[in-house]
Amino acid sequence: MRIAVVADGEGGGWLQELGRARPERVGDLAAAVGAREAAAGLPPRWVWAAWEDLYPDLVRAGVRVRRCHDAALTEALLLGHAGRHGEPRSLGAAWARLHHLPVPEDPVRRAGEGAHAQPALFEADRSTLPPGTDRLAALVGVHADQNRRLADLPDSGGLRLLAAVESAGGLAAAEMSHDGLPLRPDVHDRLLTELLGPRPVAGQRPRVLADLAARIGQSLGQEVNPDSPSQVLRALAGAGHPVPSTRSWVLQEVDHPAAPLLLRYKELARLHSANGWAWSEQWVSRRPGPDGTRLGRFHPDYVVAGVVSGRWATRGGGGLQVPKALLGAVRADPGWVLVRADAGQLEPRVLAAVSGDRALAEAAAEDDLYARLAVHVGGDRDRAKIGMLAAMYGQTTGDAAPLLATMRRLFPRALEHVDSAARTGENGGTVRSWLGRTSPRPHDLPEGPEGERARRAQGRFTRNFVVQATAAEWASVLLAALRTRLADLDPALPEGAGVVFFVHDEVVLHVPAERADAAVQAVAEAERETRELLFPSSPVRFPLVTSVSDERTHI
DNA sequence: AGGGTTTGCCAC
DNA sequence: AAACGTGGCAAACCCT
Repeated sequence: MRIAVVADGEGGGWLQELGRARPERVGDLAAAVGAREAAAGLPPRWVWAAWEDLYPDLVRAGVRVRRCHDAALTEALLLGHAGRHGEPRSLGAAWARLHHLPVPEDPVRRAGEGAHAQPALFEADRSTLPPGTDRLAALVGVHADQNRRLADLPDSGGLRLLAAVESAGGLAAAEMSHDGLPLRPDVHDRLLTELLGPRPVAGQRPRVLADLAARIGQSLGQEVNPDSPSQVLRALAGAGHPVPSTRSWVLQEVDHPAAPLLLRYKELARLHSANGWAWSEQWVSRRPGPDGTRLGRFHPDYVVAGVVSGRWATRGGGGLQVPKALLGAVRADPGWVLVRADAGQLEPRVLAAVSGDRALAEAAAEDDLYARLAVHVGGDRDRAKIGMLAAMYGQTTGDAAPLLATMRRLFPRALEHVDSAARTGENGGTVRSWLGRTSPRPHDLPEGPEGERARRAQGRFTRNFVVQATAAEWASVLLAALRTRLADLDPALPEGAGVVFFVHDEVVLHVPAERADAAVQAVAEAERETRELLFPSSPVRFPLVTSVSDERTHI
């Protein structure tokens, strides 16, 4: 059963079971959705314009759903597949195209609005439909059209699966943003204080950074703002050490006492500005824990498929990177555990699976693919890894050149797969992931050396796209499968338990300690389901490294 | 003062 | 060792 749903902006809305004639007006949308979700039998697939408009409010109201069709995410996939990447995807835009009317731009979404904004009662019509349009009818019409377009594709199964798991990704994104990654504000503050000194008044340099800046100035014989690359370049040149830039690997080679100070300064300044006290105040919510402790949650604002390859992005908060220096603050609540599952070497495994290269697949049946590769390449694991990455990224210079020749000989089908994608890109064509996500069309390129450079760059992009985009959909399928498994656990997990963080090839779950085994098992089963769904006949394995940590240990 | 661009770092 | 894919972001820089 599919039920289309739109909100009225006042806490109520309209529902329409597809295939039935009459829409239904409800005064309390969350209650109505919750009731139908809880009814016996297979839960409905909710059809809505865009998860950001409805689902965060449902989650805030304590309602979670199992399945949905996200019209905006699906529209973007279909547009991309048709070579129309980047055209507006909102319900209003899809409806306008369907009726040959002027197509409105997509609404701009503010950072944080999907995360921990205040309850908004399904605020504002973000659909971009013309005023007065019957939004429910428009949604039903666009949904039907999308299903037709999906069915009309030569291989519709792939993109249909992708649309379904990406829609589920929207559900997971709202739930993860709401629940948040457990992060202890007190531990975070202690780590910062140990590294930077006590928290300074706003706008001031922390003590350790101020000391470093002073020592840098002394050793260079002039006052220097270490945050200013041009000042640092000038001062180093004045001290007899001209360098082309202040990048860290350049500074590492400089034989002057200021160099290590500058490197240390840059490292700590980065921590302070990107994940310091201000970041914590903006992105980490706080609530009282047991025994007077403070518990916190990091609430990234996910953008599902926000990257051309289908990877997720975030708006604000640097959500796709918890720096290693701060991992110590990521702690389970007392009595709970964090389960972290990391898909190691995902991209070379994906390449092995999609290319059907037997030798690479054989290596990818091992836990450590690179170690196995090393045996072929001549014993050096690091060199094997460099060669593999060079093949997937299109590196041609430096160490990579001779390795690539070896790779081409040992793994001909894998290399032909990425080489062919690169040729397509260089010739201005588009490529597709395993499930059908399509790379954007390149801009028209000028003749001459500049165009040649751009063509090669486009080739590296499409070369990488076929791997990265397929890896991203592997992760999407895993996330959707895991979400379903966790919802099926019996007894059910308590509110707020489940997947709390997701980044490219890694998920973090937060569950009561007594459910740790069940969570680990759910991850393993989700991996198996993902593999069987995507690559049923491939020997390639996708081992997940799983670790469990309690409130005393970090992930 | 404010907006757009550059630099350099972080993550996968 | 450093130019090889996808991003976010802060501060400096450069312009109006």
